[in-house]
Amino acid sequence: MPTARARDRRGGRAVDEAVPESAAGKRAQIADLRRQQILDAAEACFRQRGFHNASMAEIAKSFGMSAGHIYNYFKSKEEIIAGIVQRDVDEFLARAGELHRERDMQRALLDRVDDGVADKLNPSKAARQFEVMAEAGRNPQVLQMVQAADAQVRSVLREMFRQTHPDGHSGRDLDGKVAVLMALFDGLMLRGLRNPDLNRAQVTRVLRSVIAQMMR
Amino acid sequence: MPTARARDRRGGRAVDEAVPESAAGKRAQIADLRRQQILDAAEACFRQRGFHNASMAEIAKSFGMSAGHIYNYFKSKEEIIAGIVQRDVDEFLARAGELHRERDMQRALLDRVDDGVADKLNPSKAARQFEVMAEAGRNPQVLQMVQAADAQVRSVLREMFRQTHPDGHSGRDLDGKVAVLMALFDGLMLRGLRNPDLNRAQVTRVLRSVIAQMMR
Amino acid sequence: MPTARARDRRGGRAVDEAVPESAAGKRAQIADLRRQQILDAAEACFRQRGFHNASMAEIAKSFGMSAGHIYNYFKSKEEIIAGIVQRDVDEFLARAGELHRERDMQRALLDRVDDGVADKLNPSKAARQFEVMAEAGRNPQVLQMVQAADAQVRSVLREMFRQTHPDGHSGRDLDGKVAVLMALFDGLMLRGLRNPDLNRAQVTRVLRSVIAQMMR
Amino acid sequence: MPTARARDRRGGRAVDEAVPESAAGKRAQIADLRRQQILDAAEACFRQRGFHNASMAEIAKSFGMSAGHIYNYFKSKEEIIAGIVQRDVDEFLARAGELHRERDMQRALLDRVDDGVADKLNPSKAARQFEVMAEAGRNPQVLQMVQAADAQVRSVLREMFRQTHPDGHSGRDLDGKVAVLMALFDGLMLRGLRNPDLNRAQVTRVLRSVIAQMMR
DNA sequence: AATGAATGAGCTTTCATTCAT
DNA sequence: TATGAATGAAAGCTCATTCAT
Repeated sequence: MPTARARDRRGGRAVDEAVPESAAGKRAQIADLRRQQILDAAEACFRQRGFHNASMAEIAKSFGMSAGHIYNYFKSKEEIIAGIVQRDVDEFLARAGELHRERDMQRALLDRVDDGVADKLNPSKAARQFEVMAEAGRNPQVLQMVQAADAQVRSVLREMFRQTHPDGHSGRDLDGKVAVLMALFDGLMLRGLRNPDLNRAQVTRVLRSVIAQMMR
Repeated sequence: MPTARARDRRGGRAVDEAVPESAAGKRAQIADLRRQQILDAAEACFRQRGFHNASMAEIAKSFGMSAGHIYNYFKSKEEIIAGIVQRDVDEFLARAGELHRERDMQRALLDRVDDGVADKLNPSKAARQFEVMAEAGRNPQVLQMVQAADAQVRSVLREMFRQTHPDGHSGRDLDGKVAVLMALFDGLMLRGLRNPDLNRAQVTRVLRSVIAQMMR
Repeated sequence: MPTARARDRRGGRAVDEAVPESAAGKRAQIADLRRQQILDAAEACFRQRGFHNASMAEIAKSFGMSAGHIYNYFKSKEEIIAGIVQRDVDEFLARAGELHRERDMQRALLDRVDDGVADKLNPSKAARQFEVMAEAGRNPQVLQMVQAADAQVRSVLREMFRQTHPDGHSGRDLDGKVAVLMALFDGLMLRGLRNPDLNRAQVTRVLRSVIAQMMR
Repeated sequence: MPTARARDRRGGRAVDEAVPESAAGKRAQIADLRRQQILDAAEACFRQRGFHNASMAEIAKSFGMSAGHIYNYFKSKEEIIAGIVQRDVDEFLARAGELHRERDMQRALLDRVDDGVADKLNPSKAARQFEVMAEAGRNPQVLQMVQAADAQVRSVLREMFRQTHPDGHSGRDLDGKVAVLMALFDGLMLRGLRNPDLNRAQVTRVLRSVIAQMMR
C-alpha cells in the first residue's frame, strides 16, 4: 500500500495539478487527503460504536493506517471529534446556503420538506447527531461550533420569513417562528429512533401543511 | 416512586409488619434508599461527564460509597444506565398519564404548553436525553425501553386527536399529526442547546398557535 | 432455618447426649457441626471451581450461612483450605490404619486393589488431589501436612513388606519398593484424567499382577 | 523449539530473506522472542504462586515489560496458560517421539528410566504438572490438550509392547499395561513432593525391575 | 450466634498516546 | 511519511475480610 501510494504521487501529478506546483503544496494536499480519510474512517467507527467506545486502533485499522500515524494529522482523539462535528456543521450550513440562494425561499423550503424528512429520519445520522449534542453538553468547543452554525441558519430563515411577508411577520414573533420551524425538523430525529415504524409520507404531508400555515 | 413505596408500607401492611418495623423490612428500605442514592449520583455524574466518561469510582465517591459496594445493588454499570433511563421513561409516562386522565385533553395540552416548553428547554435535562438517545443507538435494551414508552405516549395522543374531532381526523393522517406534535416538543430540546438565547415566551406563543391549528 | 436449628437444639438433647452435659460442651458441639458444614460446602465449591475461583460468599450461600459468619469458625480462607486438606489426610491415614490392623497385610492389600483403583480413577477426587498438591507446592503448611501423612503411610507399608518376607526384603530396596507401590496408585489419578476411556478391570488385573510380583 | 526455529531461519530460507534480513522478518522474530519471554516469565510466576494467584502485573514486571503490552501478544491470561500447557505437551510428545524412533524401544525405555525418574522427581516441574492437571479439571481447552497428547504417547507405548512380544502381549491387557507403565512414572511426581527424602537410585532400581517384568 | 452492609485492595483488560526506527 | 512496539493510567469488577447490629 505505501508502494501504491508512492506511485500515485509521481504518476498523477502533471494531469490534475498546475504545472509548477511546489513540493510544499503537494505535501499539504496529501496531508489534506489523509485528514479526510481519517475523518471518514472515524465517522464510520463512531457511528457504530460511539465516540468513546471506538478506539484509535480501530479507526486506524479500518482504513489501513497505523494508529500512531494518525497523530501526525490530529493532535488527539478530541480533535478528531471536533473535526467531525465541523464537517457536520459545514454540511448543515451548505444546505442553508442553498436555500438562501433561491429566489423564492419559501417555495424552495416547501419543495425540500420531503428530502428534509428523509434525512432527519435516517436513524444512523440521527444517532450521530445525538452523540454530538451529548458531547456539546460537556465540551465547550463543540458547543460553540454547533451554536455558531445554528446562528447562521437562523439568520437565513429569518430572512426567508421576512421575504415572504415583508410587513406581516412582526418582529415580535419572528424568532419564535424560526425556532419552531427548526424544532420541527430537529424533532424528527428523535421520532425516527423512538418510532421506527413511522410513515414518512404521512409525516411529510402534515409537516408541509403546518409549515405552510406558519408562513401564511 | 419512593413516595409510593412509603405509602404502601403504612397503608397496606399492618398485618405482616410489627410496630417496630421488622429488621428485614428496614433492610429492604435501606437497600431501596441505596439504589436511589446510586441512581442520583450516577445521574449527576453522567450529566457532567457522559455515560462512558463517568467512572464507577467517581460515582461512588460523589456520595461517599465505595465503588465495590455499588455492585451489591447493581450488577453492572450498564444496569445503572438502564436504571436511569427507566426513571426518565417513568417520568415521561407519568405526564402522559396525567393528560390522559383529563376530561378535555386538548385544552389540558394547550394549558401545559408553557410547562412543556420550559421543561424541554432546560439544557441539562436535554443533555441527558441526548446521552440516552445516543446510547439507544447502540444499546438494544435502552432502545427498547424508549420505544416502548414512546408507543404508550403516542397512543394517548392519538386518543386526544380522536376526542377532539371524532370524525374529522381521518385515520389517514392521524399518526402523522401525532408524530409532528411530538417532534415539536422533542425538537425544542435541540433548540435549547443550540440557541441558548431563545425567548421562551415567544416560542410558547408560536407553538400554542401551531398546535391549535393542527387540532382544528 | 435458624428456627429449625433452634428446635433441634432443644429437642434432641436428652437422646444422644449424656444427661448433665454442660452448656459449654453443647456449644462446642454445635461449633464443631458448623465447622464440618463449612468444610463440606467449601469442598463442594472447591471441587467445581478450584480453591481460588470459589468465593467465600459462594461457599456461604451454598448452605445458607452468611459469609461473615464463617469467620467465626475459620480465621481465613487459607484455614479452610488447610481444614479440607486435613480431612483428606485423615481419610488417607484411616485407610492405612485399616490395612495395618489386618493380620495378613499383603493379602488385604491385594483384596483392596479393586477399590483402590476405582477410588483413584474417580476424576473429581483426582482433580481435588491435584489442587491440593499444587497448593502444597507453594503453601508450606499444606506441604507439611501431606508429607507427614505420607510418612505414616510409608511406615505402614514398610511393615507390610517386612511382614511378608522377614528376611528377604533387604533394607536396601525396601523404601524403593514402598515408593513404587505408592506411585502406582498415585499415578492412576493422572491416568483417570488424561485417559477417560481407560478400562478399569484391565488396569486392576495388571496392577494386581505387578504388585504381587513386587512382593514375592 | 526455539532451537528448531533458529535452524529454519538459517537453513531453509535463503530464497525469501535478503541478507540484511527484512524488516518484517525481524519484527516477526522479535515478536516470537517476546512471546517466549512472556511464557517463560509466566511459567516462573505460576510455579511460585499458581495460575490464579500470579497476576499479569507480576508476570510483566518480572521481566521488565508493561502489563498492558502483554496483550499485544496474548489475548488473555487464559491464553497464556494454554500456551504454557502447550509447551509442556510438546515437550512430552518430543520424548515419546524419541522413543518411537529407536530400533529397540524396550531397551531404549529401560535406558531412560534413570532420566525419567530424575525428571519426575523434580519438585518444581511436578508442581506445575499438578497446576495443569487441576486446571484441566475445570478448563475444557486444557483438558483436551493433555488428553490429546496422552493419546499419542499411549499409542507409542502400545507399539513398544507389541514390538517386544509380537504375539505374547494379548490385546486383552495391552492397554492395561500401558496404563500401569504410565502411572508408574506419573505417580513419581506425587512421590517427589510427598516424600522429599526419597532415594532416587533406589527408586530407579526397583522401577527398572518392575518394568522389565511387565515387558517379559 | 448470626447477618449482610461496607470497605479497599487487587484483579484483568483497554486505550490514548509516545517514540525509536 | 509511516510503523508498531511500548507505556502507564485508568477502567469495570471481584472478593476476602471487618464490623455494627
